[in-house]
Amino acid sequence: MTTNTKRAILDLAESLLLDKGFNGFSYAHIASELGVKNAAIHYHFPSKEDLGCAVVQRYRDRFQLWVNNARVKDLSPQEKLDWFFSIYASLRADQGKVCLGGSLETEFNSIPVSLRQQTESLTNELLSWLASTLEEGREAGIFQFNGESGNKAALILSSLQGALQMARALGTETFHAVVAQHKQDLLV
Amino acid sequence: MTTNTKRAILDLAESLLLDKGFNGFSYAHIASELGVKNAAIHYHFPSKEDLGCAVVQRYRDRFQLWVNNARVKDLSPQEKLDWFFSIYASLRADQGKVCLGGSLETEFNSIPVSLRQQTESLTNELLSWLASTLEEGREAGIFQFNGESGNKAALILSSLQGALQMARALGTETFHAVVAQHKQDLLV
DNA sequence: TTGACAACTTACTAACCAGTAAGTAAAATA
DNA sequence: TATTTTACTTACTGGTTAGTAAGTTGTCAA
Repeated sequence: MTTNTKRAILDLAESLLLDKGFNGFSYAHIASELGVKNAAIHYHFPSKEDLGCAVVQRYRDRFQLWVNNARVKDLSPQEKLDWFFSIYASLRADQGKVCLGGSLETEFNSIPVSLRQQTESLTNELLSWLASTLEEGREAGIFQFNGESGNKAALILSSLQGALQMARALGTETFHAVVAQHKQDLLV
Repeated sequence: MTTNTKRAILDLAESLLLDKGFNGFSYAHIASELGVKNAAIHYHFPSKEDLGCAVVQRYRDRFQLWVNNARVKDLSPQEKLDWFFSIYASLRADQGKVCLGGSLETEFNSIPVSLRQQTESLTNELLSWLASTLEEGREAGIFQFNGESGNKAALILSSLQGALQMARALGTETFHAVVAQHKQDLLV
């Protein structure tokens, strides 16, 4: 039986990571928010590196669970893309959070190596799913674009990542304008 | 007569900002690298907020100087776009740096308010120039895209920003693939 | 030559950081 | 019932952080 505390720590750490970045939150933040002591966090996650890796690992597991579930798997390519966009729109709606990859990659040069590897795996998995979905849509005659689907996927993923960040400075409309433009580019 | 030190501080602070982020470097880093004492930095920039704002202000001035100079102003839309892409390619080539907007926006919720305002102004200026250039190219029949040029500009800018970050995890090829895809999307 | 000012250094502080060692109370297990 | 294990707390450490106050040195203008 796993504790509530461990999950609460992961939840809060994920939220803080997307809000302030890996170097932007501390064990003290988490502890005071949860009403426990500093050392309680260290009991569940000995180092901050462990905590960071656990957050990304859980996120990766969650994503794989989603895309392998019929609720997503059985959608049309267009619906799949809309579902994917909605993940990012939800992040924006949730206190203006950025995406996990964007947060970690921006601090890439000041995070532990194991966390960098987790980030690389996460990004590859997102990119791979998105490329497959784009390819599936193009073959079905729903999407229209030139070049390799992997490159178009990288373009879209990088843009969603950047758009969540830009929206912090320019507002939510900017993010939605980018998403709308992607749809227009793909569907015309 | 301004000192060498002040400029050296700004140069190093800008480099560190694009490498490790605003929360990822300290006055001690700059001081030891320059062979001066901590307090010397505080003499030129009383607070870290002042230093951050000065870095962005100088970057903004530099960009306006460039785009208003004949060397850029007299280029064709396609050459202007290539010039703009080359700024980001240079950042990638320079130790895998990210762009200034991306660095600051990712840490937006843990930087001083005045630095947020600088970030907003910078992003608006980049976006505005890019939108004009895209519009100019479309009217000249060189670029092809649907929708408002402002939205396409936001898509491209956000993507360049995200691609520099992604390239840290996936490598330089990813960045160049994204740039190539943008060109293909615009020029077909 | 004197005085002012620019460009620092020395020496410090209070706050915060991740991380640890030792102890405790309750629950699960044998 | 006795023992072990889980989930913590208390109390601490050494390192780093931005920031400050007071002193020093060299240059330049009157």
